[in-house]
Amino acid sequence: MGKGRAPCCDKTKVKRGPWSPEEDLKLISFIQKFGHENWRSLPKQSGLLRCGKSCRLRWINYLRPDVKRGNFTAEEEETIIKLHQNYGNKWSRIASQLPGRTDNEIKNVWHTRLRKRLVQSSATSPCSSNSVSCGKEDKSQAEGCLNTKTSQDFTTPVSSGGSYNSNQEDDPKIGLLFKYSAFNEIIQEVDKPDLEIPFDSDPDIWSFLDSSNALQQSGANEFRAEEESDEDEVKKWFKHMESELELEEADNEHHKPGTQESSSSCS
DNA sequence: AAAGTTATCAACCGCACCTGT
DNA sequence: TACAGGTGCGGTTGATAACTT
Repeated sequence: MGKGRAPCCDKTKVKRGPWSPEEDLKLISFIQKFGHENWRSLPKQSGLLRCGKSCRLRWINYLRPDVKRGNFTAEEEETIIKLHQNYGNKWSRIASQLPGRTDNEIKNVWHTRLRKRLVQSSATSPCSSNSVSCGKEDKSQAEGCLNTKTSQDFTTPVSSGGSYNSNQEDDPKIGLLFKYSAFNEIIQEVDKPDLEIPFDSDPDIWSFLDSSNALQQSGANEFRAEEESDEDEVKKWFKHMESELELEEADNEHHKPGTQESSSSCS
């Protein structure tokens, strides 16, 4: 090897930016089948043109079945504030005390809401000694705390879908795929006693269930009934979805780990 | 209705730590 | 013991939704 540390992947050859539903499905399916013992080799094996770190992040922060989505409760926010006083910016430490919440999510909530709230509440005692920083980022804070949009602070309508913010809604097929994949996730995990099933976290799923009996019959129920079955069923499911979505990817082989000679350079 | 501003969140980056050789 | 690779963590950024003027 040359001097210094090799980069984790060739950034010119991996896809970046928001994940597509197809990529999510690939990742979910792969992990359900084979787990994620090696993130670095996972993209190549699963046929994803992504960096292993990106796959890990996507799984941990979004696709993992026990991720609780939706607004933070007042109790959770209070917990975060208290834990932050104890641990500081140890987000993973804080996240470990909040089941279903990720460090990234907690970090975001802290920066976007809780810190401002604390600044506001301590406005009478400027730059008091609590954990709220009065540091460099106070440029926006100074304005923000004077002009906080309280109407948004605790009632922000989260688009519970995730990162397909725009096209998920625009493209019914994509939205459907995503919702079904989320549903499928839950179904797949129902028998795992340790996992908290986020039934209350994504209302879209329930409206989806209500409104898409046809899909349930052709896909979900069938899949559910045979959830214990093996990868043949998963392949069947992929084929079904691909034809349903007219995706018909040329990379059917991608679903077979080890057979993919992907150009992914995350290795 | 349009333009500008702010808030939110997913994702990326780089560093540190851990582990195996 | 030193080194290299894999993983996790925290900071930061960019896109876009939501809101205001």
